[in-house]
Amino acid sequence: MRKSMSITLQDIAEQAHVSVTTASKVINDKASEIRISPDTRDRVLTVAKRVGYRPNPFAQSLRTKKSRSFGVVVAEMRNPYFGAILSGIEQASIAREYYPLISSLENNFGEEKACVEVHRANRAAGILFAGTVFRLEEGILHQLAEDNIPVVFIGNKVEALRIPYVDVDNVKGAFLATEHLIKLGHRRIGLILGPDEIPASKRRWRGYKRALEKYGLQHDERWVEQEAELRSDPGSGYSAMVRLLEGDPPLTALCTFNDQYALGAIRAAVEKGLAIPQDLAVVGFDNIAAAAYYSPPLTTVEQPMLEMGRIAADMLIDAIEGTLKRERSFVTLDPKLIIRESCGAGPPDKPR
Amino acid sequence: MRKSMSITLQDIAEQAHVSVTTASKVINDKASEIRISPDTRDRVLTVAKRVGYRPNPFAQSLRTKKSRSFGVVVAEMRNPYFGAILSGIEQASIAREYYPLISSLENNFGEEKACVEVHRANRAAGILFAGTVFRLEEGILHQLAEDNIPVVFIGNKVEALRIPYVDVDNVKGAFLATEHLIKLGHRRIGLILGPDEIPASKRRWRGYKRALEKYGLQHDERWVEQEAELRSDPGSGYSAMVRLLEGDPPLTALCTFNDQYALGAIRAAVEKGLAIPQDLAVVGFDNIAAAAYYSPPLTTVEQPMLEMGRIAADMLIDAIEGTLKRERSFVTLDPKLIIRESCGAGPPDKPR
DNA sequence: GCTCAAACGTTAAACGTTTTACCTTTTAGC
DNA sequence: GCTAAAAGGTAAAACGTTTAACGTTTGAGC
Repeated sequence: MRKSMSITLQDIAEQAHVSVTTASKVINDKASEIRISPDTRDRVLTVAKRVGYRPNPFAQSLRTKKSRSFGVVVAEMRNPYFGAILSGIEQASIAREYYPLISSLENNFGEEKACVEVHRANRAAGILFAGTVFRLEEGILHQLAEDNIPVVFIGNKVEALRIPYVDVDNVKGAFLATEHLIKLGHRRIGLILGPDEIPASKRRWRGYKRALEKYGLQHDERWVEQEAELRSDPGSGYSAMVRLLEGDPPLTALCTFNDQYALGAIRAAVEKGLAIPQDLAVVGFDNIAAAAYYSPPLTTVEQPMLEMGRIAADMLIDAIEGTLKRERSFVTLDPKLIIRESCGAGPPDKPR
Repeated sequence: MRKSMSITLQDIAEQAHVSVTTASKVINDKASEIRISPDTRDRVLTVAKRVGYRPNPFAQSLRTKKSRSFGVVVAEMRNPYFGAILSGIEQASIAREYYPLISSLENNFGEEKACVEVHRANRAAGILFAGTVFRLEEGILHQLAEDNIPVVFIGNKVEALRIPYVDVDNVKGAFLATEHLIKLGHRRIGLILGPDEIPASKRRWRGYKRALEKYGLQHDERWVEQEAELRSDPGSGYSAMVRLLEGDPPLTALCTFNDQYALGAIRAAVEKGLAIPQDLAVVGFDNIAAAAYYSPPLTTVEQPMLEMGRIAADMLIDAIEGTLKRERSFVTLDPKLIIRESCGAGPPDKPR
């Protein structure tokens, strides 16, 4: 009777009158490798259950040189967009009995490098980068590749690198938003983008331009604002909108990089006395949970955040286990336009 | 020259021409225990740096029977309130070289028990419960105590248990909000609370009542709505408000359990044709980043989420290391009323 | 009755640390 | 010059698994 010490295979072996090896085989259900009589099997399992055996993951990992945890580097935890992605990641991890180690850039001096180092120190079996701005020196990615630590990007497609990713079709998303506004009769449509370093910024811009071109509308550079700050809080949308509001003639509609920006932009417009959507139609991006309850409820382009997280985690785990197929490595999901009231169209669409 | 295998103390020892023991002592800087010549020291450190030595945490933990990671059980990741807390937790962990393993109840079937089990399986050295609804059977807490796994609660003070916590003074927070509305002349002030299981609900209710009593106002049970759902998204506030709006005579002011509820409540009121704050003054709780950009900007009671996370993590780590003093184990922080426009008072207070 | 496979196990080494206990060499004290 | 202790180090065991390589029964086939 050990005093409050944790229970080991040894203990089980003794109590079940078998060797440690046998206990191990039973617990891990290695029936294929070696034959174990149903009798012994039962005995071991009963004991294990009775004493509440929990395998020591440190010993397991030490011995097998495999770790069941992977790192997640996320841009900002406080952002519900990433919160949903993290949630998806967690779902998949639980299902496959892996463990995500989450670190966010907010607290790591904006240093992807430091985050990666922490994950490596902890022997993460792989790393997921969620919406991370890509200031990773290539060297780091090479190192990871060399040491056989797979990587998957979420919402941050960088095709040149041939690294697996899960992303939404940003061009299409921005196209849908812009087209919707055009069809509502708008001709002067503004655009607030995220910082240049985010690959999605460029893609959204392309989608926006493509829509304008398709409908033969001219495009004016002064209608496009870009935020330099990486943090995507409403404040960014607010200040960008303040600048856009100086333009003349005024815009009648606006696409924003995400719902948080939209919230800030709406605020700036309202403070200038504009009514939404009468004086300014606004479309967001992401469709975070709160968007349906903004005043007015926000028309926005939905990203399947939860699913993105789930798929990415599954891909990473496949990669860790060496079963990720090339053709399943590059996933682009479809965005969907959610019409509410901030664009002045569609059904009144009350929340819920 | 091993092929892409990880570098061990053994390697370092060989290259520095010392024993593994010595290498270990140098790396861990155990100067106190045993004397090591500056010369040897240097040699070992140089080699370690050159080859990029990373101690194997599995071997370390296996040997020392200590783990440098702790579990965090959080109610919902998608909620910016918890996002901020998590961020604070991470800050403190990084500083003290610990590692938080985050699991959220959204994905664990609402089972605190399952979450705890996962953390235990992973040999977490302690567990932090963030805003978790307390459906933990007491047995689990006892088990944890027995096995010497410290626990700290965040935003979930349960005094009966004598378990360390960090919380905000909920009574005072609700009091401040209510008093503010009273001073603005309101007499019929509604209250939307969270579910009963959240201890803060009762406390906020007490603060609210205390303010009414202090100013000699009567109190009506029909002005208080409570959400049953544990998820605190705007939808909860919305449906509670729909019920409150049926009351007659109508309320002129409203306190909500959190900013998300406030957002939903405002939406419900606006849909009924009410203007905020002219027809209904609203005060939220938490002061999440978006609150300043709601329309109208939300008057709210600020919780220092980041700090709460930081303090709690520091406490837990102290407890893990056995240095947590009793008198530092029960922390109640002061809430602060942030006056914006949703209550119809105070300076115009533009965001930023 | 002997041989040969199954069938069912076991022994022991290894994973990379930390730590206890021990071993030399040098230095100081007299 | 001898002794004792300090200085600087090392060998080996242990942590709890997994796994490669071996035993030992048992029963069937002849």
